[in-house]
Amino acid sequence: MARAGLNSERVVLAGAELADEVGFDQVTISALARHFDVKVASLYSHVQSSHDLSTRIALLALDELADLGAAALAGRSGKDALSALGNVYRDYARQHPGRYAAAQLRLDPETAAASAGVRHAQMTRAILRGYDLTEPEQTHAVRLVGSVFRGYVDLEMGGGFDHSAPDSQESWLRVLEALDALLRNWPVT
Amino acid sequence: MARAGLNSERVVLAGAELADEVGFDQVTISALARHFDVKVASLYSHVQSSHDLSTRIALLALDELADLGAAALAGRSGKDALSALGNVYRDYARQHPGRYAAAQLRLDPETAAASAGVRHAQMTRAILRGYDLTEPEQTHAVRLVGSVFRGYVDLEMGGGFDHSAPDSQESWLRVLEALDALLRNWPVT
DNA sequence: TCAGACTTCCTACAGTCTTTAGGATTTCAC
DNA sequence: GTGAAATCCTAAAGACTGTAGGAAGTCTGA
Repeated sequence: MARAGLNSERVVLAGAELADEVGFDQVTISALARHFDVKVASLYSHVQSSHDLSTRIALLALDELADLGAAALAGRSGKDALSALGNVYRDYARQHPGRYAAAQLRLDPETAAASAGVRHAQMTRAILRGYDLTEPEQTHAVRLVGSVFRGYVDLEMGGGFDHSAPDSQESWLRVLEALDALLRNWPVT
Repeated sequence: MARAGLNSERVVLAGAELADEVGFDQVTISALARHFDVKVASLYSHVQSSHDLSTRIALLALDELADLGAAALAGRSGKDALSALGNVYRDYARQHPGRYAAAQLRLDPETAAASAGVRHAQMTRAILRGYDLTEPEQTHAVRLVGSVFRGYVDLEMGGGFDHSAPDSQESWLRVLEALDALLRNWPVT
């Protein structure tokens, strides 16, 4: 019997691709086994469990997102940087909905600490260096910016902005402008 | 054999309670059958499918949230109203994490249109009547406010604000102040 | 080259959940 | 009370997870 030539990375990557096609919650070890034309039990040599598979896909997505973010931020500052990072998240969610969903998976603290999640926090903070904020206001602002990115993308992906007038792209640009203005005038009263 | 006295509402309510205890994704028809000490097949008289159960729990949560929001908004305006509605979402998520998760479930368009989701959009729009905004800026602002509420609560629930200095409550208050200032100075440049 | 040692993949099986079919029992309305 | 409807059941099939233990490739070193 010829071997399929599997390994952890290939399995996880296929899982990520499958997630983008059919949804993150539809990614099962069984489905991946079918994809590789291999028996289910075989995949347990490459992945510890279903939960382990989910976690690895999440880590892959966080990593990809952090790389894209870092690339987008290079050489930019101020509103330019703000928009660039926001667009990275939004575009990634549209192009890779399954991976984006995976990236929201709640990780246990140790895993999270070792993940690219840390880089994400640093990137948002880096943006704020273009504005004039000091602690603890900077942290409040980091949280606000993170909330807007996360919330807007989730709502848009969930279809929340579908059935009404100004289209989502327009609102997105306006939201970025508003956020930029807010940061420039921080601290607010 | 004595009957358990089940009906749709009781089953869905028990599902919502179970969701708060063990997580929305752990709510299964099997688990509910165990809870009512009834065979699994019996529940299919009250619920069409697992998906139907999830949807009904989501609708329940959306409804409860809309009622709480409406009550909180009564007699308030401006920043008062903004904070009140934001706190409704945030407090609900903390007190009923499973129900809150259910409320994020993506509904098919017809179900969504008939749900309390519509009231939620109206409430956010009602808040903006306390500020001086006209279309299409008002819609952009509605989307921004929704994004912040949704994003902040999700990140906080996901543990995103745990391991660093200013505590989340402090940031939340600051975020509400910032949002209020932003709306007062809208349109921004 | 070839004998371990290791890795990869398999069969077999047990446990859980979903869903349907069809039958029995309880309850309600007339 | 009797017939209809609602409630609950047994039975069974199909899907997914996970474990145990075995066979067949693959690699390494003498």
